[in-house]
Amino acid sequence: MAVTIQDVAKAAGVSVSTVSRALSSPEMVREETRARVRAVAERLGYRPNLAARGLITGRTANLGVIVPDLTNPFFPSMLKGVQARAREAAHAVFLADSQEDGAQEAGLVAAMAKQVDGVILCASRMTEPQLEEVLGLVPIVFINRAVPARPSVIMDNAGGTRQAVDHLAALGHRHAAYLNGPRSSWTNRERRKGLRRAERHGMKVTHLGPFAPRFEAGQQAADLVLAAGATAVIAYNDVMALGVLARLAERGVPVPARMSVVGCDDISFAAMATPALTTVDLRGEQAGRAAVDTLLNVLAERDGTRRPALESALIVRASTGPAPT
Amino acid sequence: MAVTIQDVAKAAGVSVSTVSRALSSPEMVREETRARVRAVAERLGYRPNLAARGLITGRTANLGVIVPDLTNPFFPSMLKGVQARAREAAHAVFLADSQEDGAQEAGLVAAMAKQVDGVILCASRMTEPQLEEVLGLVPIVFINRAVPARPSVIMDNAGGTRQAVDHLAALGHRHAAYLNGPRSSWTNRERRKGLRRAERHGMKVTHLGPFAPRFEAGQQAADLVLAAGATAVIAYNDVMALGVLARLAERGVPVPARMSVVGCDDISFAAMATPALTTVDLRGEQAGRAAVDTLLNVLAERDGTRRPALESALIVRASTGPAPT
DNA sequence: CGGAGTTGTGAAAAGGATTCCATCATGTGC
DNA sequence: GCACATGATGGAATCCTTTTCACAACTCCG
Repeated sequence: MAVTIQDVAKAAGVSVSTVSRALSSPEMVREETRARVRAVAERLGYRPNLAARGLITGRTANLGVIVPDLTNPFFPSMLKGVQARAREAAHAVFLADSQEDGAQEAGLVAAMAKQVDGVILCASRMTEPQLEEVLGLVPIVFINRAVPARPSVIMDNAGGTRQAVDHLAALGHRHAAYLNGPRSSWTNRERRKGLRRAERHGMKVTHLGPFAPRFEAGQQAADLVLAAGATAVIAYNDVMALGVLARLAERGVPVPARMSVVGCDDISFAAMATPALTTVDLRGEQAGRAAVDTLLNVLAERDGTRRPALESALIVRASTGPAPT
Repeated sequence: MAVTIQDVAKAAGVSVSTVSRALSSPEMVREETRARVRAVAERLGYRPNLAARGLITGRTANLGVIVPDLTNPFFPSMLKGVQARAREAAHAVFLADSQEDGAQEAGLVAAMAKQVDGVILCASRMTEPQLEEVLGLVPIVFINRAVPARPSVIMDNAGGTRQAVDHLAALGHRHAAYLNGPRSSWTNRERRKGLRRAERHGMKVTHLGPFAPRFEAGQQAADLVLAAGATAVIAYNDVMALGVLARLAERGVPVPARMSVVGCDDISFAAMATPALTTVDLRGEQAGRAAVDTLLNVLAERDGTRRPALESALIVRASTGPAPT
């Protein structure tokens, strides 16, 4: 049915070895033969069977990506980066959504292991023992989770919240609330580190939560923030921040006149909210690209498997303003 | 390095054929042998090499999905459905983002062809000739594009806009604007069909566009809608509708008091907007699941490859209200 | 008790590509 | 003109699994 290397060999009047070489190591075969073989291959529409190639080379030219939740736009944007970079490197992408479940993540890594050269594991919810289990199966690059002695791409989460704190302090805020994300989240712990900066400004920080990283949690939190008497709020992520914004609008609290709101991730909808949301841009798409590069470096046993955290940047929009007097 | 079927056979003191049977056709091997083999396989952590299996069975247990743009939340939600259903059926998912480019789509199908049993092609931008090119390569199920005599999962786009028109008419609107999506879009043509319903209500419909299906286009369109004197607007999709909402807020036009806004897709952010967006729910996730079912039916040469359009439903929220008097 | 039918297992082929090794023809240097 | 290096090509082994075919042992029946 499908055209194989044998068909091409027969049609071109050469051996299969020559066809293989003509296509993948052109310098080993005479100019004229190469041209003939390639022409025949083209005419027949020959495409090498990657599974067969993978069997012998041990390389599949596939890469796996596991994300916790496709519904949060941060991950699709990261995925887009992975996708684009993978294609440039002639690799295909396997995708799995772990539904924020560490056990599933582990299972997915195992399931992918044989079909991919490596896996990009995003914001892993895995526990240490689960992690141990999969580490030997296949090369893994972590995104947004630092695992000792393992390649990873991390964003400067702490730096991001630090910038947010500086920004709010400069606007005169003396009391901010932080809406914690899930307790198991590595990024949440990192983001909290950045909040220590508040001491330097003599700013009070009230911790609320932990919350699920969802819109509804943001709505719920908004009332708590008001009750706490804070004039600004930093949310674990943009989706929650949008929930805060929505609830404040519902209660008639003007933003930013009475309350400033900061999110995290810079998902596209942050810019589309009314008022547009001030947020920390973690460079998700860039992180996706970097993860692919790192993985390819790991596979080629090149250097470049440990790189500094990606810089994050505060994007100031309309949802933050001077503290109310 | 990795443990193969040979290792298991040796360790269990049987032939490789027996191991293969013990694992995949258990009824063919004696109870006792089966148990021993399985125990050994388990102990050694044996996992069959899917590439090798695929080589001989011709089945890879992989499925490809091609979406036009991961940045639009409609597609991730569909993808999530595909993902979930595929996992239930023990299939893995290859993903590619075509960046709304027909030529890329065709290339991606070809690239995937050998590694997957079938491809789910979403809202294809391919031209007819491009389509011809890939149709023979691999079984394809289309989502949201009807191709004659080809399996597809389609949503009732026309029915959705029809419901939107009925809804607006019931609210007393006499003049609505429709914001067209890309000219090449099959779904845009379908959605327009639903607008004919307006005649029955004696409602005037002003066509604007075509626009790119983006937030910015919605902002741009909002001013045109106001200038046209319409009291309601139906946008090609939610992302555009959110743009309209944002621009109207900016210009101080109250929604829905002076203008009603309807979107399409029911992306999660539609519910999170202020005011919450009335929109047509196309059941993206369900469509994703249905596409997997259809594809599996095609592969098994079962029936069920042609199914009626998924019902769409208008979700009424706060962005639509009685026409201004 | 012998032949037919079952049942459980092993040997070997097949699937499509890569790559090592061998072969052959040519070209170079002495 | 011969030995040897070089370059182009073919043959065969290999990757790992499934599956066909063959075989042996056993049961059952006439």
